[in-house]
Amino acid sequence: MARTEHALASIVALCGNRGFIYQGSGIYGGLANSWDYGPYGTTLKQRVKAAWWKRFVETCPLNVGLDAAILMNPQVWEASGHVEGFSDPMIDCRDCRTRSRADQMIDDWNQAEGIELAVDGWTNDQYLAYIREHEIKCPACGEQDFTDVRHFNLMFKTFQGVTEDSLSQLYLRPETAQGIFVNFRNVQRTSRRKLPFGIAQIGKAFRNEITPGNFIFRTREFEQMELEFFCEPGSDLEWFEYWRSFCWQWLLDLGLDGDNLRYRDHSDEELSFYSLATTDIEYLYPFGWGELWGIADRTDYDLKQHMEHSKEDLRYFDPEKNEKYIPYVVEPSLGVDRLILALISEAYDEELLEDGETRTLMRFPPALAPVQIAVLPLSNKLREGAESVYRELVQHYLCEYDDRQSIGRRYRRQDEIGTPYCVTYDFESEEDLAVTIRERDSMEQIRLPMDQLVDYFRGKFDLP
RNA sequence: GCGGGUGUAGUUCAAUGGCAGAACAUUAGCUUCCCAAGCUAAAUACGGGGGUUCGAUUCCCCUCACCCGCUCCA
Repeated sequence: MARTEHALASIVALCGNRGFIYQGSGIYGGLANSWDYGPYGTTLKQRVKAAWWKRFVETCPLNVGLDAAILMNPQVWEASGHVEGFSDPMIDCRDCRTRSRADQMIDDWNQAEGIELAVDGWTNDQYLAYIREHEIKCPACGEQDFTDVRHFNLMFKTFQGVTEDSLSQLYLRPETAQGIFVNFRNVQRTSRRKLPFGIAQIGKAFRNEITPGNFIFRTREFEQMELEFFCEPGSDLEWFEYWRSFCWQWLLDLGLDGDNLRYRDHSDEELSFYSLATTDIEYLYPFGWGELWGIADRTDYDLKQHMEHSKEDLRYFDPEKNEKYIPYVVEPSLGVDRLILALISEAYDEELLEDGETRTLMRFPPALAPVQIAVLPLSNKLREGAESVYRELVQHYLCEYDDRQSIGRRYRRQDEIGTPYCVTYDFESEEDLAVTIRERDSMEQIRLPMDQLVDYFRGKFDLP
């Protein structure tokens, strides 16, 4: 398909019109960049999450699951560095009112001047002092009249208890990972795991992004599927490679086209200070390449931080080596909503019809389709027989019964929501007790006795 | 958050300081109906709040949302 902004607009419209994803709080005029999943979208999302869980937990002997609380002791975020560091230093030009990131502005200026200097982690005053000292100009208007550098903390604040005092102030978690780290010892002890092993979790996270957008690509509330894989120091790069290809393979199995995927290794300058290596798996969205999956070697940074702040010993005792050490962590972290957008973009198709009109359709892989089989009576006089077919199939598969309007229109409607199979009950069915199965992609039709239907579809919708 | 633009049925578009209209979509009915057929009906909108006015969807202000820039990493 053509990967254009136009395609994104069509996808947003289709999602809204067909019950996949609505704008959040719509009847109140919406809420910026919030989106609600409708019936089909919810099912799609559940299938995707179930597929991930199956691949990364249920069928993966290396990993176990966890579901940690969104609200955590605020000290967690001090230890993790989020309270201090999870923010961008912003500076406003008083003259043209353009807001820029101070670190980026300095980076750009340094690059232009041929100066090599890492500016990560500076204080606000350091940024401002540097900008003044070197007389860096506003990239938009060229003036030098700036406000102070300010941090916009990207964590949502909330309160526990009835009084809104600072003692009871909490944060909504900006990532699910910390729930895993603080439970590392619990999980290791109770699951009696030896290194290496991983802890997987699916859950919501919240970031007060300055610039959300591109539909569900960047939202302030989002869902993550994260794995923290704990291993012996020194084996981390090996495992990093392992998960790198493991994740890639799963995306292919989900039905994403390898041509729309690429690895992007982070350069040394780009790497977080605690990370030894980071690779993104990027997807070619309608608006361009964007990060889908971040795979990072986080070393022992997180556990070490929590050890220091909590004064608890989080080291792992290696019974074979008879020594204690802090495990290294490899983190493949994926945004559910970004994956949904990738899958919808991949499935979205426009077809030119003979009469010159175009129609849109979704080609979801059968395993992910929110409706797997649609049962369609050729005429609404055939309701009774068709409904009994539906009632049997719906016990086994995701089914929909539709007798509204003409048969052609119903096929189109199912194509539009990505239904792979339509079962048509016609007048002959009353006599020969058989139905027609129409397959979306091949457009082939086969005639099958009704009592063989359930078996026919068995195995066709298994999660990858 | 800042600058620019835009807000009318579900969608795409009209018109108007004095009863808001169409197409497609939706719902109901007729039709032995296999890839958006036809006919007959019906329901549905001026994003929200305030102001000016006898009267505001139209003019003004605020607000909310969307689009385009300033983008970052799930």
